Amino acid sequence: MGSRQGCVLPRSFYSRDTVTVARELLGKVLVHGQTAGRIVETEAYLGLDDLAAHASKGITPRTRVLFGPPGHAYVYFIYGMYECLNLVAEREGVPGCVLIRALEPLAGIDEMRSRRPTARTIYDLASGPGKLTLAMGITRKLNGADVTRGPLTVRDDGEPPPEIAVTPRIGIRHCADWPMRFLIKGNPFVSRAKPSCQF
DNA sequence: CAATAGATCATCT
DNA sequence: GATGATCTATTGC
Repeated sequence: MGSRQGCVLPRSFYSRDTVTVARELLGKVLVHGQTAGRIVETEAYLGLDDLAAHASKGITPRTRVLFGPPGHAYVYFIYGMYECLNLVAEREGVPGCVLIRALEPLAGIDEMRSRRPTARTIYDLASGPGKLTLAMGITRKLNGADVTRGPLTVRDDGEPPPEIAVTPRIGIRHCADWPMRFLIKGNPFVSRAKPSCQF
């Protein structure tokens, strides 16, 4: 409380259904070290019925954290090159997570730029799930970390709830038509999913 | 502007 | 042994 970046979200925020958490994370601030960014795009991943979700495979060494208590980070390695950040939702024992897909850089922007030398503008710094983990220095070492305390947190800085646009999720094969991608309407920092189908 | 190839490895079959 | 919740550079129109 009273911190420059606002109040850290409590565990009760995450202990709700995944879609609600995904929608309400829009506008909140992700903080890691000196870097911070406003969450402008998320996707919801559910449980056994959602074949696009890693949790649909059941409990494995990799998906264990998805079935654990809410308010923890799920960071996984993909395509031999990138890491993606998710926040675990739902009560303990029920799988569900929210993929953080894009951020509006707020603090530590020079540091982000040095970690993402190929980004040409500030709009490219964290406009994708692989880009934002690189920009903020988030790695698999944070898998399972408690985001209600510790080096990686999510905060509410008092920004009013944004208008939300909904689209299908990006880059998946299964359940590719489920409307579970959420973005802040008109925000220029979201990822470029389909060149022509952008707000 | 659109389509595609290449990078590169943890995870699961 | 194949696949994948990606990104970049390059090619082709």
